[in-house]
Amino acid sequence: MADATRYWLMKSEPLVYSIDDLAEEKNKTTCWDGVRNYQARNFMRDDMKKGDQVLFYHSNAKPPGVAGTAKIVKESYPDFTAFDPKDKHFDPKSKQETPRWFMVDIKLVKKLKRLVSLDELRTVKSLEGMVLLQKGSRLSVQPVTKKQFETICKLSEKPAPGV
DNA sequence: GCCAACGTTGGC
DNA sequence: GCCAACGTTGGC
Repeated sequence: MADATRYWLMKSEPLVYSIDDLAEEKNKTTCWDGVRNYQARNFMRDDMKKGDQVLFYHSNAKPPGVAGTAKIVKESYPDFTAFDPKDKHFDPKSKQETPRWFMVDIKLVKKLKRLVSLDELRTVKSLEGMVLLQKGSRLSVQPVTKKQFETICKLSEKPAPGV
């Protein structure tokens, strides 16, 4: 059977939820709640399959960059935080019967040996097609290619550039 | 904290 | 269905 594994990049603000937070979870697994963007939702709801691999990206950080890898361990189901009026991500338009927002569960695979910063990614010719690097791109869940995924993993094994 | 680039909302 | 106003993202 063909390898149907897909590759993704998911952003999180480390001050809110970092790779270390994920590492400390029971089973190193968490539900990816709070996504309130349709394009990102569609990727999670329609395209993410168990076993897919994920680059865990720290946004709004100093510096921003890829911090680790994870994998999908549970396919999409309704984001229950949208139903809770007390939750930060509450959305009155999302009903139990007709949920508007979905999430998946991800499990930590590994924290990279070092953070591969956004600046560094920009210097890599073969990565220039990455959604992340496109001007104005701010999707919090986005597809990456297998090649891009592997390139970034390999980069993290080498010493940081320019040190 | 600023602000550019996007996305969403709602009046018309 | 247009588009102005508003909200959010996220690098800097």
